[in-house]
Amino acid sequence: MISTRTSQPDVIAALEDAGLRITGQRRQVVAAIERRDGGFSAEDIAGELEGVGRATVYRTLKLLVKADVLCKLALPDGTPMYSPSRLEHHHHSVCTSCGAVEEFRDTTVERFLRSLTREIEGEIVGHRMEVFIRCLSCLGSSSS
Amino acid sequence: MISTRTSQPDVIAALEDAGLRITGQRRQVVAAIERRDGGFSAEDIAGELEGVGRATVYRTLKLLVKADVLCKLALPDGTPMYSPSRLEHHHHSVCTSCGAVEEFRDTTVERFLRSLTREIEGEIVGHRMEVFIRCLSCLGSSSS
DNA sequence: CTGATAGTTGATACTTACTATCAATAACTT
DNA sequence: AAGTTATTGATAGTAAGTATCAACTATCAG
Repeated sequence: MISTRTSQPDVIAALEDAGLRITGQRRQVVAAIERRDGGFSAEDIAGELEGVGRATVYRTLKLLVKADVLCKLALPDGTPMYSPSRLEHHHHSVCTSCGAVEEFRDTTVERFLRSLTREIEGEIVGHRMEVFIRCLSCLGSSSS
Repeated sequence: MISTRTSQPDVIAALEDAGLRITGQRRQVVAAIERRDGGFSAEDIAGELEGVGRATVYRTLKLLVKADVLCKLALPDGTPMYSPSRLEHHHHSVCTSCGAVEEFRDTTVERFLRSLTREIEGEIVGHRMEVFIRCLSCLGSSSS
């Protein structure tokens, strides 16, 4: 069974544990991302939360990414997208038509990275992997 | 033996084949990226080529990426980096300290993608993968 | 509960990495 | 050589943030 995470109180607790203050604005941003499922932009959140300043939204998203409860990914052209993170260690598939994001766990990439450890000179400190797809509903409703 | 590509005349020929005009500016941009080896930014090139307009540099880099002779990658924070592409199908390791870029071919990722085809609903249309490292010289000269 | 203290906020201005516009220019075509 | 059409570059604009800093407020110590 796959472990899921990221219920709102947990996120708040994680921020507390990191020695950060629990402000109304941070609660609002956390609540806003909990409500979302696919990908979204920082401006989406900033627009939705009229009462929270843009700078605070960006700062909070950055905190949440660092706290590992939010993923920052990118479309093929580099446009950034955020997506709530619910699986422990995972990667993403992003539909290039509608922006739907799915998480998937994988072990193949982990195996791959272990084998790279032998090939690459230097120390591996991280990686990024995104798979771009056309999701079923976009395939279905497409003209081509 | 691994096939290498991207000698200057080839790139120019590729642009011609695509029905594009060979202008002095495009030659200059191609020459500039040929001279480089690690990662660089569009502004690096624009700064180096005083005689070529910024817009043209950006446009040409985009063409070269589409022509598959240049890769656009990103640092962990999303900052874009360009790197000349010399291997047929490859991924990159990027040193997060000095920005050095290495290309490596891989088959594991390809295998991984094939297995994903069975797991993922929808059609895989692309992927992005970057491995972030600390290269040997940065490890050597580091305080930590 | 009451300050004190130090982390947070938000308005604003700035930065980076581009993209759109459009008149002027230069490559290919014949 | 002339015409056609892609390309260029100056400029202005956009997207996604980040820096600044005075005002604010969570949290702690008493």
